[in-house]
Amino acid sequence: MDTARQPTLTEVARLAGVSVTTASKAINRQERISEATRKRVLRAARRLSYTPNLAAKSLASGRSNIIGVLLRDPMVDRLAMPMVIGAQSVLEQLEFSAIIADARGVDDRLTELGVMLRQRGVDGLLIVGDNQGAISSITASAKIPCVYVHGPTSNSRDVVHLVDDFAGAVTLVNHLLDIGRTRIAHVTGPKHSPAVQQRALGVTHALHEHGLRLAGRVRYGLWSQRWARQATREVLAKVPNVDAIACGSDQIAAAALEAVTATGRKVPDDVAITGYDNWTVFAQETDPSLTTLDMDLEHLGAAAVSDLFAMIGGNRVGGGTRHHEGTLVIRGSTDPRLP
Amino acid sequence: MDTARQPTLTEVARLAGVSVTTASKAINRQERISEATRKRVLRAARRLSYTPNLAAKSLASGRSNIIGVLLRDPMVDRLAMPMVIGAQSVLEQLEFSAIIADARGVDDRLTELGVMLRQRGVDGLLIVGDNQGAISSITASAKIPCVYVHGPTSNSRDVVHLVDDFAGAVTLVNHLLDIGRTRIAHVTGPKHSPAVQQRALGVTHALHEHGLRLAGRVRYGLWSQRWARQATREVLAKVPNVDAIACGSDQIAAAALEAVTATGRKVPDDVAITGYDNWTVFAQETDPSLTTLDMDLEHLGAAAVSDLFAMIGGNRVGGGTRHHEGTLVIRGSTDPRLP
DNA sequence: TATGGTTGCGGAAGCGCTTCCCCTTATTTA
DNA sequence: TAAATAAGGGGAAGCGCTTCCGCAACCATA
Repeated sequence: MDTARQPTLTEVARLAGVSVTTASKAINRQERISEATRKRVLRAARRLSYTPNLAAKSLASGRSNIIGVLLRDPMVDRLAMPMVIGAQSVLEQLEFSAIIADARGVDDRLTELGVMLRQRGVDGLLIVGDNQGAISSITASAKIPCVYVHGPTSNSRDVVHLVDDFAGAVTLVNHLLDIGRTRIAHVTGPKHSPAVQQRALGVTHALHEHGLRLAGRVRYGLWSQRWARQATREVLAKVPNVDAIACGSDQIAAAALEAVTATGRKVPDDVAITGYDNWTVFAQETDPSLTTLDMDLEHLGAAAVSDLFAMIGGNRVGGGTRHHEGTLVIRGSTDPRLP
Repeated sequence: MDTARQPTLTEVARLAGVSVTTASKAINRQERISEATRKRVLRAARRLSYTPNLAAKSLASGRSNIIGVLLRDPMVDRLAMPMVIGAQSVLEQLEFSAIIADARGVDDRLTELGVMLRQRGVDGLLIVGDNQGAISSITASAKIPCVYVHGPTSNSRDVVHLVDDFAGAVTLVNHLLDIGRTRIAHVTGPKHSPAVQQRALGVTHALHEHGLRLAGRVRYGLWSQRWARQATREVLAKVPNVDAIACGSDQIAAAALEAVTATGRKVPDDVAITGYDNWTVFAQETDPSLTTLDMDLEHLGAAAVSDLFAMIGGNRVGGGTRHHEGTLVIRGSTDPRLP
């Protein structure tokens, strides 16, 4: 707690018997320094347990090695955390840090925070959406490299990384078809959610590809077990011979599984069930546990940050959207041999 | 993306027709500046949409207005996010930012990150534990003010903010007693978890206070619905006339409620159920929804950061642990009039 | 031996800001 | 009216670092 003053580069230089300039070069770059002096400087630095003053460094060099991470609404979107963690893992390797700020769902705050972070001298911005709809693009106002994740933006030239919900749904349905199911229903979240829409499109598309149709209509509703139980009961009533339910999320799938089991049907033998998200507290806790799609959010965050670095480094990064396919995770709700 | 150079204080000063010194004073402090000049400077600043270069400011003043937030293991602990958000709300008011880093559960990383953040010039450190046990104290190695949250530390002189699990459990049990329950069982998480231990102690303590004993032994287990269903069945078999189950978490309570209902018993009429956490996806989704204890994590994070600021400001803050009581949230699982 | 290129190093400027301290002018007090 | 005080403003130093550029010593080439 006693803020013992840190040793400065000047002191290191003095101890090593060189100029500050030389010390700086020795520590940072390889440029025109003999191995001998570099060793000497580094040894001195170690002896003083020198650590550079990053604020000064940033001021002098014009680069801070800090990026800003803007969360649109971390309370709403539990998915933000995994992406941030994925981003951090890349940051760490490159000796970058992240200042994190959240906008609590307010778009204007996002812009403000972007400006605030630029004042802080961040080298770039990673904007994490909440998958509830478009993010208003702050690229223009921020005036530093921006990469968006988990939400489309209002500017088509932005660099955006998204999960490919359409492809994910196709993958799941194909898996259901592979195990011989043909009467497939779809119970999912609120219709206004882009993710929900894409998944629904994926489901119907995959079925059409195989000359099939959805069993009943798409059941849009809420991200809620309570609602899902109800919806599933309706599906079972309307289409008693349904042999699979593709659910819009693990939360819904967990409730669906409960509702299906409650009617005496066996999962997966009578009715196979798939979720979406690989959200452990649901996917691993049902009995049997859920076949689902893992969105590889950490990977998504990492990929986005990599793009951001390229931009910070001055490389031209093509604008536009990159879609990331997730990974199918097969468990007992579709494969009787698994738990 | 075109990094348009930011206007500097010098330019503002020139436009306002004053010296840089005066401009600085006008913008930052009230010290010995006439209202007229201050207005003039501020107007100039606004016209140029001046924003201070915080790196330079920090270098010159020795304070960065940034704190470091160290997460011990954000993947394990979903509770970290609310605390961080609570902290952010205070930070924002004080015009501070937070650099966030996570240690992925490794104590040594925590120390390293502490050092790294000091290099970055952070003014203080908020260390967020994962409630899985003690955090190794980094106060000594960090050499800047440190406040810990959600986990005790190895150094009793550290400033630590904790949820009072004991008091929370007492509150819940008292509520059960209030509604006339006397045969109360306790199904909870892993015994090695400090939170679990404290809650169990609270439960038995509250019962003793009223001359009662727990119905059966404490059922320690896992944070898992699957396990909780099983445990609840056992409880019902061993103590068929049990009239309340205090659960160690909402996750467990959700499964307990399911298991109780499956036996034909009514909740809350036959068996009242309480959870812990007020974790929406469980507490609000059972039928009826769960009476539970909200730990006010945002408030906890905010309180911790307030202490940190006091320390940064040079105020003496007494070391030791502060316990935060949560808030009882009554819902249908104990009160038949509620959903 | 003269010429040019290379290598290793340091002096000095400057990044944008705060702060110490001194100077001027206006205001009060004796 | 002179002297003491307060108030407003600016000059200059300095925070710790990077980087531009100049200088000396060394090497290779013809």
